[in-house]
Amino acid sequence: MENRLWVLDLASDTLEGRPAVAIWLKAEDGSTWLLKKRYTPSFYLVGDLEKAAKIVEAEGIRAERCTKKIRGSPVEALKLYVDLEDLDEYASKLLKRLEGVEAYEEDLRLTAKFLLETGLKPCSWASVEHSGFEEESGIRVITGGEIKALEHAPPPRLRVMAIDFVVFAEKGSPNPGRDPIRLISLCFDDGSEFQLEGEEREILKSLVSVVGEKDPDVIVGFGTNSTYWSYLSERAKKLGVKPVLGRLGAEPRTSIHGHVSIRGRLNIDLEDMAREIPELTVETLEEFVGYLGIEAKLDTVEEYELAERWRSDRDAVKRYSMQRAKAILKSFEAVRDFVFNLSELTSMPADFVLAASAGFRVENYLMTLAVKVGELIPKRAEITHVSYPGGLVKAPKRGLHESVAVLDFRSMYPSLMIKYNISFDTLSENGENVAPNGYRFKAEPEGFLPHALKTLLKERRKIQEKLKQVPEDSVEARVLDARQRAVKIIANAIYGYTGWVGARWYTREVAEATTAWGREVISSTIKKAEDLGMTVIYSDTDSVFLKNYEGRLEKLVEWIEKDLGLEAKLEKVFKRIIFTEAKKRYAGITTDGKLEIVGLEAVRGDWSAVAREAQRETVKTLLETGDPGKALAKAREYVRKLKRGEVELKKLIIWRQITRPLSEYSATQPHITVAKTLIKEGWKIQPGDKVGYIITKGSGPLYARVKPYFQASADEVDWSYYIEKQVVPACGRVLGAVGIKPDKISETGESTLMEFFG
DNA sequence: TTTAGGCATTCAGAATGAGTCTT
DNA sequence: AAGACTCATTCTGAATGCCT
Repeated sequence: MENRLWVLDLASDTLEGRPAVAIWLKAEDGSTWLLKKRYTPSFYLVGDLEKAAKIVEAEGIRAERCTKKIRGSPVEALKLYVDLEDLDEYASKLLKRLEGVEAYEEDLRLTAKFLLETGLKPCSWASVEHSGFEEESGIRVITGGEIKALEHAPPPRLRVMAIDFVVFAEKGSPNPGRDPIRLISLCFDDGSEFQLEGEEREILKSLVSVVGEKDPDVIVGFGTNSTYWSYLSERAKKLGVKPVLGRLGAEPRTSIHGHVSIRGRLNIDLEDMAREIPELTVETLEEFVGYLGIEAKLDTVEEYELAERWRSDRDAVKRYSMQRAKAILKSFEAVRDFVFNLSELTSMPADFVLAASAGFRVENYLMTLAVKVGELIPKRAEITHVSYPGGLVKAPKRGLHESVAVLDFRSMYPSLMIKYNISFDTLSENGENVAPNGYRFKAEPEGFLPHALKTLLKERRKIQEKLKQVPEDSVEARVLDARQRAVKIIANAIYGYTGWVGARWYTREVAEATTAWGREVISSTIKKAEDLGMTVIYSDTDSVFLKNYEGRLEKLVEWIEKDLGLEAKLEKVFKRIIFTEAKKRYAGITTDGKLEIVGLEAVRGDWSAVAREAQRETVKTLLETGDPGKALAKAREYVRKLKRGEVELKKLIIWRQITRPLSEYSATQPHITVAKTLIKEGWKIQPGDKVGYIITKGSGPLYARVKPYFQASADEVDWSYYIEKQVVPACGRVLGAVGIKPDKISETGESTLMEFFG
């Protein structure tokens, strides 16, 4: 029999005490399949192989001689098939008995090795050949059989469940040893909803039965990996309930590094995704939903007020929790194609790929390619990183400019890597391509990284071609667009990957040569632009900001194409743009009237909302009217409001991230003292958390007069701090560029509350 | 289980220096 | 007259979050 099935997830397993893989699959008709298949992993030995061959022969290990590559150079290798799940231990014992021999790929996990070797991809279609299945709890279990990858196609219909938990403590963070789960909201893609409340044991039992009955393929939540699954497990243990949420009676299991596995289902935590979106300053569900542009009503109940609201207005909490579940479901629908495509591209299971960082995604993709071209996969080396020069940034010309064109190189680093064949396997003392910093790369044969980049580029073009052929807004179009975004993300991260010490293929020379060529390209472009009669008012890494560009820009673009062999694109034109003396900070309005603020306080999450808003309004007025006086008036408005104390407390909160365990800080800082206060009050604060505080009146350093934002009241706010250290500097930066001194801003003809009341 | 380097900015705390008082 | 002390200013390093 043969079935066309979609690979949902996979795990390592055993059959008759020997290693096997368990592959969970979905059919178009919605049926769930499990393929259990024996799998013998393998690894390679390189070096003096004679003795090694004898030893393994004596041990009855299957071995084959083969030719592989290490950094592009051919090597003789011995491939050993060993029927153990953990090859690491076997390999290290073997190596102790040998000299001049190195092992490769013994450190890869069983499922990863299986995927790499068979070319099978998660979240893709496969054909499964088998002699029949046994039905077990509604799952069609095949033991043995063959599985082969098929052409790419949209996924089958999957059953999706969104989940939201309500847990809280009277004071501080909830503690699973003490505080029960109060409520669970569930929401399915078939429209059904469940809200489980009451006695905690019943809540958990209902959860298990609903999950069992509805049998979702995907469980999606927000904060589930980091918090809720382990919380649930601990509560369940305490109450003597088995949290059977996985298929075939499995409980959630913490797999490596913070990710939780739920057997037979995809456990997706959107918080993992939110964390890597740089546009989000606070990674809440609210922000995430807003970023995705999803219409979802959320009547937010904040964590610190949960306990109180649960008593006084329980319906509000219940409503919010269900709104969250619905928003989570909607968000997943919006990102699922992207997630599945990223999973397929990198060969990492979907729930895993979201939890993985950019470096590991790139690496996994490169590993799939390495197997194809016979390049052995090296291990991570423990080395100290030496940093190297990066992109070139030209100091801007200060002040207000009219009509400025921005020219961007398209994928500069990837293009340079392709153009000069920059790669770890082409790096050579006698290479023909000589980087400005002296590193040399062979022009031929094509290097591994350029090959990877070209493959991705080709793939992207293919997708874009296909995109033109399918109707806009169709399922195919959506899936294809998600796929081309996934491809782009991987391609753009390859340069950075080569300069990452944690990388298996870390090669500083590659990263260094790439940026060196990049600097050469941008400086010659600046020079050419000037020769053509344009004024370069600013430039950063791969972009130039040009004045007097009419009739000259085309010539520059042509020169870039012909002489540099690269592509550049007119990105946008600013009607007006303002630069302070600082690099990486400016604001402008484009020809289509869009206000763009870059790097300035207005777009920084560590400034109070009042300062951000004041600066945004000030710069907007300045750019729209071109009149510094009007802009100054705008800034003064905000100062006046603060002097009167007429600004909402919410707008005074300053958020900062905790980046490490508190004990590792050497400097005393406001957000650290606030974090310490909160911990004393029972809150759990971990690296990655953001702490919000407000500056209150008093004497001494700032850190001695900050309060957690939800504990500060209007009468204790240090309004003058917000004037002098927030609004005036932020607006002053902008106004300073047009010659207005910052002290003009606070001259509003009004005295402060402080002056009135002492 | 942190893709890279470049950059501005704030705050704490040390270093520096001027001015004043004490012995 | 030398040293002790205070207060303000300047400098440096830690820390964060942005840009490409």
